[in-house]
Amino acid sequence: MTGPSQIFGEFGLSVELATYVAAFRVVVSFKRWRYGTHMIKIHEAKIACSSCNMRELCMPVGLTEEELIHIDDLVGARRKVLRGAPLYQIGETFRNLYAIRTGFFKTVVSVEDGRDQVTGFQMAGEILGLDGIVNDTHACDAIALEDAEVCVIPFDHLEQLSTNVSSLQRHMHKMMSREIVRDQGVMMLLGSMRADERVAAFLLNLAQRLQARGFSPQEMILRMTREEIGSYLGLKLETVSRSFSKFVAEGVVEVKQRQVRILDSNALRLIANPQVCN
Amino acid sequence: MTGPSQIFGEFGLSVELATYVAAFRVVVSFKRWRYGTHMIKIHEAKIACSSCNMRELCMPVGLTEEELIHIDDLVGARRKVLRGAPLYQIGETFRNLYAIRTGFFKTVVSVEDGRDQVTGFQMAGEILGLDGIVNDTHACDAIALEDAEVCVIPFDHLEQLSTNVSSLQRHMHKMMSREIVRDQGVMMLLGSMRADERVAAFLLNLAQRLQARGFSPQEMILRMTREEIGSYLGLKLETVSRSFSKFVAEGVVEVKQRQVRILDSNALRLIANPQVCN
DNA sequence: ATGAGTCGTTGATCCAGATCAAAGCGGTAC
DNA sequence: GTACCGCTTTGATCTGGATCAACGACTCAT
Repeated sequence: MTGPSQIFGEFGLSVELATYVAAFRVVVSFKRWRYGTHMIKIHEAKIACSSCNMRELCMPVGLTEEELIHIDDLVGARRKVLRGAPLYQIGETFRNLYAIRTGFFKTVVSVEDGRDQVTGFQMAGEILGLDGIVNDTHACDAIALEDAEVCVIPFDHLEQLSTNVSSLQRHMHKMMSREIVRDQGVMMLLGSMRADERVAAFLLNLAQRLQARGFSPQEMILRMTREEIGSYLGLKLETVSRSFSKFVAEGVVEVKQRQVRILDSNALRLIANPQVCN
Repeated sequence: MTGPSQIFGEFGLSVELATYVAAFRVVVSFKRWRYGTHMIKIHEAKIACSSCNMRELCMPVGLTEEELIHIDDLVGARRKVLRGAPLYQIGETFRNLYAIRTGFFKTVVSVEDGRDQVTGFQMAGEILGLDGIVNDTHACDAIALEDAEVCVIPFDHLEQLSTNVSSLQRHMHKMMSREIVRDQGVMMLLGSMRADERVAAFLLNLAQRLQARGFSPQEMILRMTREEIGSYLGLKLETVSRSFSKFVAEGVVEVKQRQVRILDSNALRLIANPQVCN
């Protein structure tokens, strides 16, 4: 049996700042411009994974100096993705993983008959693309919900490096396992919770992840439409809207379009995880 | 957009016989008995991963002689699990992965308030325990639905070995990615399919996996109760039963308790994946 | 064999959430 | 400014699946 906190931890990414240290390479573009075609690669000069301000989130801790240099080499380039544009799409050949530097994504599984299912929302510090490894082909679309920037991590390079840097290998396994556990949480959500419970759990999860990134867990701006939330939660957009309205009426949250302020997170927790005897 | 076949492939494990070769070590217990405490380890003598009749299912292909010997060493022991007993439980410390040799399992996420969610059914050749890697603690229960036997794979040993055997590393990544893609398929199922569609997809998935193991994809014996199917599919047991009855009335399947025979798999496919204009 | 318990089916009723419909709100283009 | 368009809210109604209930079928222990 798990406690309430565990449930949210499971279905969220439950980023543990204390445990993982992210590393995103910050490509200093003006350098390219200055040196032109004769650009010199200077490890010390470029802002790299090792000094990325996001590095609390996706790379293993305790790397040696040498290992860090390797990792800096690993991340090939940054890529900007405009709002609404795909980072990758179903069927596309899998080559890279992507670490989100800024912005917000959704992953969507679509089927022929037009039904879509949002399978997750990803924010800064999270990894996209793990779905592509099995079949060398992406199994879902990853769409930017706001202008975003990702670090491109060539997967074969990553695999190769991880044979030498064992903490990196370990980290990869943990990342993938975390995703599996998260998905189990979503299955729980979709399989056995009522509408209000789902919406409450969704908000709490979002708040938790924002908090892990140093933002206020009360105040948030939703990056997705009611319809996308609904798809993720297995509900219709009207139902999501009604749940929000109900929470507002109960004084649990304030909602103003996409701005949400959580007034009583305990009440929210109680809604998401009703006790045995209710 | 994906086709119908892809959907089932995704939410099933879609074992590819051609691609993966399983290796389970068969511990010959009488050997232990014969040699007593002075048991001699003889690589050639014991029936090992390299000669396991299940090896089509879980290990990488193209291993060298030397690598195979390493892998034979990897699998520590076999373990029997009686029907109804847990292989591992939520909260238990994670140490091993398990390769199913024989038998049938379910994985269950339980919450305080008594609600359970079956997150998957696993059969011979599939791997259990990946959920434990993130937090060194299992995130679900794995319960045998019939007397079963698993090969115990110590995870740290596996991680260590996979740094040397790159095809093993690659295989691990694929396994985990496959699980992630499978979960996405289940989310699709739970989030946007109707009851009949879910049940049809469930049967087709089971049939496909049986076929991949050399069994008839028509004839099958369900190892789980209607309630467990319902939990997995986000339905009540009565609804599952009614769907079965409906399929029987339509002549699509024959059902006699837990014995199911698929009479018209195309009809089933059509139910699971209705076209745009209906 | 007999009885108890578990599991599965079927019918009747109910309700949470879907669907249909209409109006409000906010941003953006011109 | 104002007209448009996408998003959201809210109300009214409908319905698929849940719930409640009873019975039937099989399994297992004695």
